[in-house]
Amino acid sequence: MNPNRKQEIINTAAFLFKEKGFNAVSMRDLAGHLHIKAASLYNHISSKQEILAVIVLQIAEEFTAHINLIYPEDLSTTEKLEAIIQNHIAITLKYTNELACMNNDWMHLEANSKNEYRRLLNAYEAKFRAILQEGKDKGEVEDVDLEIVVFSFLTTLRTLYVWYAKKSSVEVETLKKDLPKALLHGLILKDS
Amino acid sequence: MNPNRKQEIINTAAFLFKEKGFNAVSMRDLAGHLHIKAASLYNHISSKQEILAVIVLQIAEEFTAHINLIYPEDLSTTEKLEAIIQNHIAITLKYTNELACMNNDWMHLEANSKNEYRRLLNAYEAKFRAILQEGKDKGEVEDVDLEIVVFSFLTTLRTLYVWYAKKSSVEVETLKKDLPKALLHGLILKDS
DNA sequence: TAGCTCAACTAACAATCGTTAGTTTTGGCA
DNA sequence: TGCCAAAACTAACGATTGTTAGTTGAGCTA
Repeated sequence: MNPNRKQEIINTAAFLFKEKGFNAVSMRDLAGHLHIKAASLYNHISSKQEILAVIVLQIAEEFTAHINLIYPEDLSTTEKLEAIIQNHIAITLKYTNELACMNNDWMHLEANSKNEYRRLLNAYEAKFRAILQEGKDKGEVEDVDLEIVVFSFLTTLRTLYVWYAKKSSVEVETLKKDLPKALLHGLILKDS
Repeated sequence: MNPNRKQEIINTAAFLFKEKGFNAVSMRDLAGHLHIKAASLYNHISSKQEILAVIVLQIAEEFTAHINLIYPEDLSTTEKLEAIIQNHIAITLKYTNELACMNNDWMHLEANSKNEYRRLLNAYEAKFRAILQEGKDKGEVEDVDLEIVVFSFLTTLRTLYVWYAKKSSVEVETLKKDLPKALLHGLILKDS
């Protein structure tokens, strides 16, 4: 009933889910990390499923909110894509565990939450695709297959946490500067 | 004892692991899809762990073999990267289930197999990094942070299966042509 | 045809799972 | 200080897990 305690449980769960996967974390594991017994968790949450749903949908809604903000703005395609990249970096840094959990364990949501997640995901991809299409129409974006670009771009952004978790060697500032460069402007020098 | 039957079991397992994740697939599930009882599986395999290890390490070794072949060849950086991209596409098409399983469930390997997997993964990344470094030294590759490029490149290639599974709309030939283009030559026109 | 081997089977095990019911402890407020 | 609610506890449930032991039947070989 104490909302702070509930949040502690969810945060700890997100950490463990990232580490071992939803199904490999038992309620007794989770309780142990909070130094209580499994049954005590149920004073604060209603089920293991609820924990997963909160974690996943919270992050998914954060992404949705941001792209809904950017999408209608009067910016160039490059500027919109830059803003999206920076948002992914920011969320990755702030919600590493939850993001990992969303990417790996959304499939274990029960039907209703899973549908909601899929709805948010599809809406996000659709807006992203529309931004790119606009860029192609304006001649701002290279003539490559749209779906392929949507895929490679979003895949990279979505899994930023994997690599960032193990390489704190790269400074955040370098990331913010060079990731957009790598994604937007390519790898091979044009004159080579 | 019949090796064909063993392979059938492993293939079916790979399909189910991709679909639901290693821990969410029970031996009774797996047996059911083969129209036998769970206990009968143990005439052919020694444990659930063995199935996972075979699936994961088989694919990991295939990637290792290919990069060991490409690495010392007398090719430009662009050509080597192209060859690597084409190999990822080929393996994605041929071993979709196994690849998904490797990416999602390697963490559930027991200690020995997990260490072996990590060893292969690190060796692969190291060779890939070396190829890029060579490209930078020769002035063939843009001056962006090496780790960031390694990451975004490999992430995209590794998760090709996710996107390819749901979009058969994109032709294989388009993929083979436009994915290298997107990864190597960037998105934004240079003169915009 | 007799015998052997492989691959299926039934039955059961100990362990662990998420969750519930009912009880005790704790800490802040009257 | 006594009360009350919040949050911990113990104990247990039914279900499911991976796996083993022992058995049965089918098909090939001698």
